[in-house]
Amino acid sequence: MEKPQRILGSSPVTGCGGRDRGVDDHSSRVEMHWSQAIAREIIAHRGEEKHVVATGITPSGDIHIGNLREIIIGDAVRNALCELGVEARLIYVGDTFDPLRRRYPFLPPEYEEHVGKPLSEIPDPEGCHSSYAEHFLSPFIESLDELGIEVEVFRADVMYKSGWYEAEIREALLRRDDLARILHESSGRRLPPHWSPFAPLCSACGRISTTTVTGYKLDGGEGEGKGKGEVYYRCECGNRGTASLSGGGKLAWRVDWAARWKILGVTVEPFGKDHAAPGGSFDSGKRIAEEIYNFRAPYPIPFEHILLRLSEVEGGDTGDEGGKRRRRVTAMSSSRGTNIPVREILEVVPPEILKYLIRRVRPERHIEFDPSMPLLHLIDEYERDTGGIGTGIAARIPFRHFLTLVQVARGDDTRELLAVIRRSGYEVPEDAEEELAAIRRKARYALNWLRRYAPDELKFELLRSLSESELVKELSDAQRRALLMIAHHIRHEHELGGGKRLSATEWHNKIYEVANALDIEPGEVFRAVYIALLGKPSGPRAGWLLASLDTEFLRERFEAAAAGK
RNA sequence: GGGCUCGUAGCUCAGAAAGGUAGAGCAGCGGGCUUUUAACCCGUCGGUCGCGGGUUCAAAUCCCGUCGAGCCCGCCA
Repeated sequence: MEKPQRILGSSPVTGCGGRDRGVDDHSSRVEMHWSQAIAREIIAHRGEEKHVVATGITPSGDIHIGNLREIIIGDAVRNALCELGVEARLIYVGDTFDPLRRRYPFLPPEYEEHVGKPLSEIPDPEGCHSSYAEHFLSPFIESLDELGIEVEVFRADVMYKSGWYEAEIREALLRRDDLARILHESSGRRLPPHWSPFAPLCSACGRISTTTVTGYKLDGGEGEGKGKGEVYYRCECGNRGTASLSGGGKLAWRVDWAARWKILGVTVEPFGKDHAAPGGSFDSGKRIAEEIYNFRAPYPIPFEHILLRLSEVEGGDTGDEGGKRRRRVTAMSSSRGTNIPVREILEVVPPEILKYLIRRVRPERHIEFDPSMPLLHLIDEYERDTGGIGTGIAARIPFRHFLTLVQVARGDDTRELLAVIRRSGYEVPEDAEEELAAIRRKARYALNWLRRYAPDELKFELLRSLSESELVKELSDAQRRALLMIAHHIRHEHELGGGKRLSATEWHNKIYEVANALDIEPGEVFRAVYIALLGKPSGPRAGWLLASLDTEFLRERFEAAAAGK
């Protein structure tokens, strides 16, 4: 087992490869990414030559970044296994056959009648997909594509309807008493006398949670899993009926989980720590797998939840870290509205950031996700580590600078944005469609982040007219003189230099030049410039701001502000 | 009540699987052309590793206890 060790074995693209070198000279141990350590564990404790890493979720609401952790962990471990030369697949099971447990706040009142029906059999509340389950599942699957995670997707309702579960359902029915005992022993849960591991789907009302099994007949099958069978039930709605083993109902959760391991050949499974506690579902699933299904339970990878941290600055414009922030840390919960759907966060940050966020923290530690400044810091860090988000020019312009650019351009109108980018010193070729697309994409992220999560001190808006700001009236005489002088300089240099533009540095120097000439504090001039342009006394680096604006506009604006109009 | 996981610099996290004098990034501070403000570069400050015991020549790392945070066992996936 003498494989060369790597530092954080992962592709540079995914963002974890950037841990710097130079530290490892004297250390005998090499830092290893947690996914590598886990992969080694798996190989050391398991004999399988092919691994199936399974993850999944019940698509009963928006799938949020908390849920994303599971699949990203699965992806990381699968990749680590592959790097160690073991064959491994990643699969994702949508629990589309689970019943709707209650009418969530985001559902209309008429959905009350769907409570208890399998998600795959309920209409899409927004009418855009084939079912309730698909409505939440398919956008998530698309997100996985954006994340570059290769995964095989299974849908529970399809698996049931196709008869994949038949043998396991038979076995469960036959060993009902053993199952009840195991569940009792592992969780302390006392099951009602009429409990059945199989919940039939009522043919009359369509519910799966209101039926009681009254009997069953299993045709003698030749060999394992060959026999058909039927289950008799009565429902709270008054109906009595017969259910088939292929889609006529589903196994109880903890039994279902174990059955699925066997059906799909699962060898590794990450899951939230709530399942991991003793007496939790993994405990019973493990016993059920081993005692009922003769299948070795997968290697468990319990992980902590992602908590949402919302920080609000008290008392307005305080500095970044200095201000007193009120912090609120909450678990993500769809029903309480404290979650951020994956599809929403993907409008704000590129997927690789989410991957980066999750991969850098070991699974057993919780992650506090704060979409405001900390998210921006994370993006900065990622860009430093990997050479930037996007390709070409877009990658060379830091995300932070994009925040200024899109605000100067007042949006993501491509023409205006490109003009601003060019003025601030980047050559953007006219015809490079790919470059332009990357720029637009990054601009879109910047804009959305500003709108949704940026603190006020990072936002600014170019005044369309000076009358929009009260502060303009309060400019001192000295400040007015300074602005006028800048305007004169612009006129002068523009004419002499034949349209020559000042660079950011030159602009910066110009401000000091003017301050010296008029013998006033540079800070006064800075404030005057910001007020004349933004209507507030501070802003992004003045040199860059000025350089990215149209010269003629600047001259007129400064003259007007100097005149106090 | 029983149990599980986590608690390392102001912040976000490595380091724990094989005990060997505490690491990174951000923030802070100081510079980078005489020149505070929101892209960059360099330097620098910063931790009794929650606390208390124990094992050991040696403990962030192993063991016991304790405090704090979150979670599970009860409904149900």
